[in-house]
Amino acid sequence: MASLVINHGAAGARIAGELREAILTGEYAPGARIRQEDIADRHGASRVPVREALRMLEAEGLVTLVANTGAWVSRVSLAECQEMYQIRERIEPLLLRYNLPLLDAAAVDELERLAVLMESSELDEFIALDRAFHLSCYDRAETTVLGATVLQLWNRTHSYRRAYMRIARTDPDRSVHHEHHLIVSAIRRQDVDEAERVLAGHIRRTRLELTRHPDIFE
Amino acid sequence: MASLVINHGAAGARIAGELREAILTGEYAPGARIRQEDIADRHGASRVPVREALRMLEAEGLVTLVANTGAWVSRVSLAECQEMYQIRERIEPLLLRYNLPLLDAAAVDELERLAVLMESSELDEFIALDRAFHLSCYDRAETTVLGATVLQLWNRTHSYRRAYMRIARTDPDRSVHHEHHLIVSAIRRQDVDEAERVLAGHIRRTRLELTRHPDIFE
DNA sequence: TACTCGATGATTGCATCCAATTCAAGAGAA
DNA sequence: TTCTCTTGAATTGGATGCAATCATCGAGTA
Repeated sequence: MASLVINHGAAGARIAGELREAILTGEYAPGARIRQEDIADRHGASRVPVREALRMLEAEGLVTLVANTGAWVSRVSLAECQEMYQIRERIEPLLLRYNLPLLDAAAVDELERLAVLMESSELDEFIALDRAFHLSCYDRAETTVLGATVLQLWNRTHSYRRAYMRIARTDPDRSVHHEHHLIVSAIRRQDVDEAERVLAGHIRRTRLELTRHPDIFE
Repeated sequence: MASLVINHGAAGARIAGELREAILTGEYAPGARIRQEDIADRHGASRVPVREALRMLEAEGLVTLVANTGAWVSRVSLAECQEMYQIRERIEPLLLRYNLPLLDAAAVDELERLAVLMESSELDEFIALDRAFHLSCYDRAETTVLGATVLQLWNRTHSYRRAYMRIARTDPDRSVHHEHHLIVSAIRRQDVDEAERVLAGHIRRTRLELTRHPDIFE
């Protein structure tokens, strides 16, 4: 007997995926209330898989659940954001180290293309390209924990990166692009230590920039 | 009207907590099947909150879920374990940096007591003391992401730490204790850089030790 | 023997229903 | 007015039941 649902046993994961996307695109902003029945209707499912999805997103830090009360898109404080950037500063170089030997000439060319595109793009397009640039550095090695952890950190701070750009674009920061090209260069030369150093500095500088706009965090 | 349940709206979290404990104590070993109805009966609940608990533990990496099939206590491969130790090597020093200023003389005395006790303990007691020692270094600062991440890494590798000790205790390793005392000393002097360095080396050495017993991982 | 292919029981996935809780608005008293 | 209490709608939490799926085992065939 053929089932009505294509993929039985994955409703929760599917809903979580689409909700995650909605949060990252900004359709749901930090602090926004998430009602179980809304999501359920929108996905033609009951509230049960929605609750599973919410639990998953809670574990990823994207959603905050309060018992008997409801679910909200997680807010991030300045202190928490700094924490996450400091963690990234220490583990992304390690992740890059895992990937470096697997990034061939074609991959590096693509990275350079993204870096160049970024120089003449703005706001949402820049955000997307920057994310693509960095995550492309990490998509070769089959790490389990490390890759997932880094991706979560990117996701949890994504909304605030956009909020930051909206404010800080008045003084366009050239050194970001310079650092991107330094990273590309180090990867092309397969210089692991230099790549780690530049990447750590890149994240560190971004973190310090954030401190200058504490107003973004509510 | 008084309810029959003390805490409505927390069944999933409560079950997750007890299941997590059961996994850490070894009652459920890596690879063991977890049946929803078993857990439900054992906690006098239905399968709904059990499934929530399983989703939470899955997100923590303690449980592996397969759609339409079941749940198992997560296995960890040697490569994954190495990854986790490398991450710890990079972020635990940072977490220690957060906590160092908050560790007063009394706290350091307690740490030293644990370090001494460990020298004349074995197996399960050593595991417990070692965990208490390190986690006590981290329980002062109110970090959100960093503390949770480190705790998860400890939990995910806990079973294997026990398995390792059961095998490797034939050649008791004195340098572990030496390093513990170096850490205590650095904390007492509030020497952040030295504390970071010693801790990173301590974790790194443990990771390299693990490589010598790949048979632990299935 | 070894292999394929159905049936059957066990287990999970999800929808529905009811209970528990929260929140907000309004009545009543100080 | 302001505070407290009550009431009820809105929402979440959890139990039950049925559908979907998987694993096991045995019959049949090469």
